[in-house]
Amino acid sequence: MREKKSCPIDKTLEYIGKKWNLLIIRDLFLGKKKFNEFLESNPQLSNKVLSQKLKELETHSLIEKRIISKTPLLAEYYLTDRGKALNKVLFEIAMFG
Amino acid sequence: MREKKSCPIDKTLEYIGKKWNLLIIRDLFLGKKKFNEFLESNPQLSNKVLSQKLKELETHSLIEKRIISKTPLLAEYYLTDRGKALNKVLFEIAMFG
DNA sequence: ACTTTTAGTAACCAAATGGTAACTGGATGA
DNA sequence: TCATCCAGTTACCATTTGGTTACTAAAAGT
Repeated sequence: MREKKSCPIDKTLEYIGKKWNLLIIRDLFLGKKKFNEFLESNPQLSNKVLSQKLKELETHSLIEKRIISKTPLLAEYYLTDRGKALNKVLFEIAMFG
Repeated sequence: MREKKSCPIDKTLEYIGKKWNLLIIRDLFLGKKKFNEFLESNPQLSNKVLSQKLKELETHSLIEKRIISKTPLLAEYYLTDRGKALNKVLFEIAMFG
């Protein structure tokens, strides 16, 4: 009974099962794109943790970062197609709540 | 120590967004009931953390504990109706993975 | 010349989380 | 008598995570 890494639930939770990740993705679905927008909509989230989370989501190809201008540095984040595929998960989570 | 949230996603993630919680619920859907069964199907999960998680899930009325015998202590865990309502969430997570 | 702006990073420290091993209970079996 | 069973709990300690503040760049605004 040791399916170890073959369970798709295990795998998915490695991407989205951590604190803040789904909330950032929710914000992206709501049209938010900028670093400060994420900070503002999640008062308990610190800049340090946000930047870690954004990197993590980017690494997993759920979001994509676009540099708009270099100075002042302006970046925007967007969901990838893979990230957009999470809408059903988010929908069911919202339905449950 | 988060304040009460109006967003249903926030609220749901307080129940299921933490490590192991959804995996235990998945095990319950797969018919597992006993403490040691959960430990066996999640090799990285320690007895200490498992008992914390079971309490947490019970507190949130997602699972129910039934004492089968006192000595040797034998307990079984079952999903409540509320817990069973998570099947759609789990399904979408599995679909994504 | 100085401040403001945005998206971070670095250093330092505090808090939360997690692992391990020993221990609990009383009925049962050797 | 004594170990064994299961489902935990407890103490101790290590690891992980998180918060705060200060700092960066380079251009635009005053």
